[in-house]
Amino acid sequence: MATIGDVAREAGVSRSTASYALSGKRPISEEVRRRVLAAAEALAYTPNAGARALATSRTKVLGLLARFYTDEFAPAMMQYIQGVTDTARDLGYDTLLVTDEDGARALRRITDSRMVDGVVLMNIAQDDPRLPILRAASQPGATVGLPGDCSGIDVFDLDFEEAGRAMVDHLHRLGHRELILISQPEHVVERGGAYVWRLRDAALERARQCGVTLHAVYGESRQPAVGRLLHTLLDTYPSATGLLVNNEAAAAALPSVAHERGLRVPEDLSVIGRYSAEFAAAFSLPYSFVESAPDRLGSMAVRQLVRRVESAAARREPFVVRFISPELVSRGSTTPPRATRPRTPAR
Amino acid sequence: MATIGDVAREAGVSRSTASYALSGKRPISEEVRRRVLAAAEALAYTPNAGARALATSRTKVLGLLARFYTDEFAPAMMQYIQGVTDTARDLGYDTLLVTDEDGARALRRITDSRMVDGVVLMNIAQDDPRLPILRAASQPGATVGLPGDCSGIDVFDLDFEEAGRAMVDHLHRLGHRELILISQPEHVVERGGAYVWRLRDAALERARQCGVTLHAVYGESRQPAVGRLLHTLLDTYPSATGLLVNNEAAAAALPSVAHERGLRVPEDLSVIGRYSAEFAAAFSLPYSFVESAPDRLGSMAVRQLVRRVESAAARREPFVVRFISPELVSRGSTTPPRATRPRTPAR
DNA sequence: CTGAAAGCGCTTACAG
DNA sequence: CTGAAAGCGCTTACAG
Repeated sequence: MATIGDVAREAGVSRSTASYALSGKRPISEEVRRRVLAAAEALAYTPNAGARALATSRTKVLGLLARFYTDEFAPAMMQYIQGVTDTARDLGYDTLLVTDEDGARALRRITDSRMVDGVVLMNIAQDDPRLPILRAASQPGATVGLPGDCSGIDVFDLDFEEAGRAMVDHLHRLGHRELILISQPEHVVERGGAYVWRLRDAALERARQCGVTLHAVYGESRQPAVGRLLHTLLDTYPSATGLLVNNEAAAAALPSVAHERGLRVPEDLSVIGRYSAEFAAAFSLPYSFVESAPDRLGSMAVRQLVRRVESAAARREPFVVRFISPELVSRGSTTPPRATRPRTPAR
Repeated sequence: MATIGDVAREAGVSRSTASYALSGKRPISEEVRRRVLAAAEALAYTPNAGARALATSRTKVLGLLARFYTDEFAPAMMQYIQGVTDTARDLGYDTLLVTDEDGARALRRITDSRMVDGVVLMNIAQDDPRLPILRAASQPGATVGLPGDCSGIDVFDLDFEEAGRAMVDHLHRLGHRELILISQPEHVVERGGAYVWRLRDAALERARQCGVTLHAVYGESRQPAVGRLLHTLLDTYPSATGLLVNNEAAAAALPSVAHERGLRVPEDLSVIGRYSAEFAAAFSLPYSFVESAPDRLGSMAVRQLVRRVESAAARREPFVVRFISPELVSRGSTTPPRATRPRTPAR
C-alpha cells in the first residue's frame, strides 16, 4: 500500500505538505494541492489507520457492547445495532461489536488499548458491572437503557414509566375498568432489566389512581409457553376487557391465540403492545402499540457520543439522561369495552 | 495510560527488555521478568493497539460485512454474527461490524486502511461486487455463502443442493409422490441469493429422477402474506402429501395455518423445514428440519481466516469451498402418506 | 505557502 | 541475558 511518503514523492513535495494538502488543515497553493490529490488518487492512497490513531489519539471507531440473549427478541436487538452502526457511519465512525460474556473485561480491553474513541453499552442492567469501568475510562460512554446510577455517562431510553401510564390512561379513558398486563419473563428482571418493572410499576400505580384493576404478570419469552400463558390469563380473568403487552414474544403469539379462542380484537378485547414499528411489520401485528424506537435510541446515543468525542467543550457538558416519549401508534385495536359500548357502533 | 516506557522505568530495565519480558519472545532472567510483570500489573499497563498495529502490521481485528435486510429473518442473522464474534474472541480477535449499504466501498476502506487482518463476508450474492475488492486486498477473506466465483477466497456454506435432495429423498422413501416446496421470496433470488435456487433446482431434479411431482414456488417473507400463501398452496394442490419449507417466515407461520385448516401434521401432511435449531426453539416449531447451522458456519469461516492470518504457510494453501452436510433433525413430522399408509400405524 | 523534524507507543533486528 | 536504536506511517508544532 502507498504511504504518505509515496504520495509526497510522486507529487514532488514534502510529507508534511502532502498531509496538509490532504487534510486541508493549512493553506496550500492550488497548484500543489492539485498535484498531491492527483498523486493520492493515482496511488490509491489510504491512510494507515494505526499510524493515524497513534499520531492523533483518535481511532474513528466506536465500541458497541451488546449481548444476544436467547430470551430477548432478536429482531429488536438487530434494530438497535443497525441504529448504532448506521449513525456511526454517517458521522465517519466504524463500529467494533463486542459480544463477550464478560462485558466488563471486554470493555476494559477496548478502552485501555485505545481501540475506540467512545463506547455504547446495550443490555443495561440496573447495577451494571460495566459502568464503573466506563466511568474510569478516558473515552466517553453512552448507554441505551437506564441503569440505577447514571453518573458519568449519557443515558438514552424509552420512557417506560410514561409508556405504562399512557397504556392505562388510554384504556381507562375508553371506559375499561379491568386490564391485564403481560410483561417480559421474570428472569429478564433478575438479570437487571429495569425497564420491565419501570413500565409495570408505573402502570400499576396509575391504575390504582384511576380505579382500574390491573392484573400484572410476568410472561414467557418463547413459544409455546407464551401462547399457553395467554390462554391461561384470558381464562383466569374473564372480565378483563383490555390487554397490555410489554413482551414481544407474547405480542407475536397473540394473533393465533385470539384466533384459537374466537376472540375478536377490539370487539371482545382491546389490545396495546409495546414494540417497534419494524417488529409490528415483520409479524403484521394488528395492534395499537407504543413505539419503542430502537433505531432512534441507538442513533441518539451515537450522536451524543460523537459530540463528546469531537468537542472538548461538549465533553465538559453535564451528562444527560434522555427519555424518548412513548408514542402510541394507533392500529384500531382498542375500543370502549362491551359493557359500556354505545348501541350504535363507533364509526 | 501507562506506556511500555513507564513499565520499563518502574522495573528499572530498558523498553526492549520490558517488551520482551511481556511477550516472552526471548529469554529473560527470572528476576527481571518478575519485576517487569509486577510493574505492568501495578501500572495497569495495556499496550496501545494503534502503536502495536503500526509496529507489527497486525491489528487483531477481523472485519465482518453484513447487511440486515428486512426481508431476511433477523434471528438467523444474529446467529451468524454470534458465531463469528464468539469464535473471533476465542482466537484473540475483535470484530469490526460493517453494515454499510455500499459494501464494496466499505470493504475497500477497512482493508486499505489496514484496520483489519482479515474479512468475513455475509449475505453473499451470486455475483457479489465485494469479491473483486476482497481478492485485490492484501488481507485474506472468507465468505459464509457460495458466490458464483469462488476464486481467491475461502467459502463456507450449507450444502443446499444436498439439502434439497435429502428432503425429497426422505419423503419419497416414505411413499410420497406429490410434494410442495416453498422457497424464499423471489426478490431474495433477484438480490443474488443463490442458495434459494440451489436447493430448489436440486430438489426438482431429484424429484424428476424418482418420479415425484414437486410444486416449487417462491414464498413471501412476511406475515400475513406468507400465511395466505400457505393456504393458497394447500388449496391449489389438495393431493400433495408433503411440504418442504425453505423459508423461515413460512415455517413460523405454518403452525397457525395448519391449526386454522384443522390440518394434522404428520397425519394429513408431512413437513420438513430448513432452519437452525435455535430458530426452531424460538418458535417451538414441531417439524423435522434440515439444520442450517449458522453459528457453525460463522465459526468455521473465522477459524480458516485466522489460520491464514497467522501462518504464512496456511496463506499459501489452496482456497477451499467447504460445505456443511445437511443434517436432518427428526421431530416426527413426517410419515407415510394417507393413501399408501399401512393399516397398522408405524410405531 | 512550504519543509525538516519531532513524536505518537510499540516491536525487533543489531550489538554486546 | 540485556540495551540502544531504528522503524512502522502518520500529524503537527516549529522555522522560514
